[in-house]
Amino acid sequence: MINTRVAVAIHILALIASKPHDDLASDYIASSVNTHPVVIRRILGMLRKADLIRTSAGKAGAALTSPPSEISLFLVYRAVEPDNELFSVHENPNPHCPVGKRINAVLDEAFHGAQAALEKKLASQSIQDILDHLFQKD
Amino acid sequence: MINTRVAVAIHILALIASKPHDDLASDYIASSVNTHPVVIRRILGMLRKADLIRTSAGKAGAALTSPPSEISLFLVYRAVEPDNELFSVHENPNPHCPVGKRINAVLDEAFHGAQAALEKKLASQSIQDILDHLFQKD
DNA sequence: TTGATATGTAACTGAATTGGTTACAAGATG
DNA sequence: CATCTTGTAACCAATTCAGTTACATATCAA
Repeated sequence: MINTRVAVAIHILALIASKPHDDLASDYIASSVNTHPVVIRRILGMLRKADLIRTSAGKAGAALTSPPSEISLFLVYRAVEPDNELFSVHENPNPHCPVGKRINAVLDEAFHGAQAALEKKLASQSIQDILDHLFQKD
Repeated sequence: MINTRVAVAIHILALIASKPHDDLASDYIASSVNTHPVVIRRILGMLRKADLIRTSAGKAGAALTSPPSEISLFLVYRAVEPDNELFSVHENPNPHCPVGKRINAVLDEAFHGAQAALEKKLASQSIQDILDHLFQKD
């Protein structure tokens, strides 16, 4: 299972985007997410490193660096999950076995296609889409 | 990162499929995968529970229950990774916050699409495709 | 029938990851 | 200056993972 950081990061960005005039403190965000403020600040740090938000030390509040429609869920995913490979592959299969010799190259190709499909779908959804669903009339 | 069981399971099935006349002992498979025989037997057990192979206690050898072209990588994935949800979502977001109140439903929908794309791509590839790539002339 | 060899599975281990927490330095602001 | 904030290191318990040991049980050939 992919960790909850992606979900929490999207939650945070949705909060920032939906309250542009507020200075959201990590305490407030934490109470919306239902976790510890340090967990929030940790993820805010990753989002900042990925240049998705700006914050200033000592001062409450965070601001998106781009409009919500230009922040895809894939960017968020990459920000908090920098690991490039989704699937692990076992190391050093036996090079003297006809299967072992080539399995990793074949697996890499097979897994890459699946991972690309996932990432494409994430890239096609933005924080704006999240906002639209959050606040749509129903 | 998704664990190596998927990769190892595909390796195992490719071995079984490519040597239909051999009685593959877990020791032999382990030496091709480069791991401990018990790790192999554990995964063989999951593949058996998922009805992808048949084995018999005390007797070396495993046989596919279907032709390699009918065993998709998605079935293998599900066999060794029974957890249904790929993305974790944080628990109990604040129901008094307009974002927290609905975020999980929105996240579920967003993540479900991405997961479905991944699974569809896995479902489109079979053990036969793996064999074809393993043994293609190049 | 007995001995060698195999599987099936429980149990334990160390490493890594995760999320929560405490602690604290340092910036912001009235 | 007093009080709030962020940023970050450090520690913790829980979980997952892969490797390993141990052993009951099944198979099979001599």
